[in-house]
Amino acid sequence: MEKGKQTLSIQQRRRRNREEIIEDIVQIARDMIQADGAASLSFNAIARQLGIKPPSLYTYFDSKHAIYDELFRRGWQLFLKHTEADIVQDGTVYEKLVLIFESYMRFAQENPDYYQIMFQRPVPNFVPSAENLALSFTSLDRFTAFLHDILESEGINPGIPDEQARDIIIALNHGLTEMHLANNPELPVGEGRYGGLIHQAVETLLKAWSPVKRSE
Amino acid sequence: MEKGKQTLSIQQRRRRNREEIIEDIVQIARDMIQADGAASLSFNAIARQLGIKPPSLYTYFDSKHAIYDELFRRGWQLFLKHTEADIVQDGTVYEKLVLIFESYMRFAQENPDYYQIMFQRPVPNFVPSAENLALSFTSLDRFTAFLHDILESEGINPGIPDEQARDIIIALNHGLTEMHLANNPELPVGEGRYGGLIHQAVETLLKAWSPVKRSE
DNA sequence: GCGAGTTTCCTAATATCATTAGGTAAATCA
DNA sequence: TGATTTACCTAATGATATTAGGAAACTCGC
Repeated sequence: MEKGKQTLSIQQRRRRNREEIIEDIVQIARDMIQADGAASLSFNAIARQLGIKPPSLYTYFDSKHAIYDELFRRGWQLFLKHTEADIVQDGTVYEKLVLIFESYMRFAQENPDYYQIMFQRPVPNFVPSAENLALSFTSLDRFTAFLHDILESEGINPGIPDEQARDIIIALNHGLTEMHLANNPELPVGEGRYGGLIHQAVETLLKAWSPVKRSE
Repeated sequence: MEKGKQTLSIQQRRRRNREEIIEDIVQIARDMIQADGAASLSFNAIARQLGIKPPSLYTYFDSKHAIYDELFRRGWQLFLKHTEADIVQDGTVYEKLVLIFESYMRFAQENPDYYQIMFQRPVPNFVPSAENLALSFTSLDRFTAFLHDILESEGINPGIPDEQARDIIIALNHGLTEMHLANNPELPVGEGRYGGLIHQAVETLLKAWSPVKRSE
């Protein structure tokens, strides 16, 4: 589908099944958010672009927040797939952590619309449904569990509880991503003031946490 | 002023000077943002609470964005004061860095309204005025310059360019703050899953960057 | 193929929102 | 005193999300 262009008439749409139209709505919403930010998503504008009147859009979504909720759900689902694909079982700790960092930042860079709704809070009064909130928790849990495994398995000895080391990783990872999006949203992961800092960041953490002899 | 309560009549207000009314408007706006988020700030609601009709509010601010711009300005001004007060010239690198981290997080925790407008982008189409954007840059510059000084002065040898070490500090600092606000916005700095992680985070960085003998 | 029920659209209306136009009374200044 | 400025007003515009109520059209059992 070309973004922003609806080619089918209403009669033609009618014949198409509901799921296809919902896909169109989601795609239109994603395009709009990528263009103007999540907060300025307009229910009316989606209807306009679909070629129907605003009230008719309620046939497919109960409210504007329901659209955000669907995007929230899809975002976390994609994040799950995305990170699982980038999680590898072999390689050094360093390589694994770099992959995790890159994966997280790449997700944010490639899906800024999902990322906004998932990790930032740009929409006033939007609270994800309990179901989708649970999905986000399990998704994050899997992510943190993986980080935990890395720390435990490979002889890392942070000198602090593993949970704290894990949370420092999460904070640094998230911080780098936020700064990259704020400063060089157009640059791919690996480039830019913060996007090019992943290797150094991981190296710093591992240097501090590796069980090497030190004179102190 | 009690938050949300206007006790003076319009005639009485008239007699008060412009600056005082502007202070009231700013305070009302801050209260509203703290209650419902920056994006749901309502121009009409501010006027309502002030006891005037919405168009009359244009006597004091040219637009709703002008109010955001004023909050942006005040936020950065306060941030400048706030961090300068917490920047000390004596003490160890460790102590200085911990103070910086705590200062940043405390600012976010104590001024969530300013913080949103300054560091997050919750308002669609809001772009700070050139003047206030410049203020934010100088303010951030001073912050980064201070971090730079710390790294240079005290024999820290990160093994990477100072600029990169500085940016890792910024990212970690910002990441911890974001995670703290997302998880335990009500807890003071020093408590909570991420708010209580500052000492460990700084220790990790310095361990990696301290010029100690290592067997590698 | 016919009637019932469902789905999908509509128009009309409500209550918000930020903003502009145009006007009036009061305060200030020459 | 007279002119100007300030601070308010009402009325209106064009947006927004949402609800109410209705009309075609499609689907299904008979």
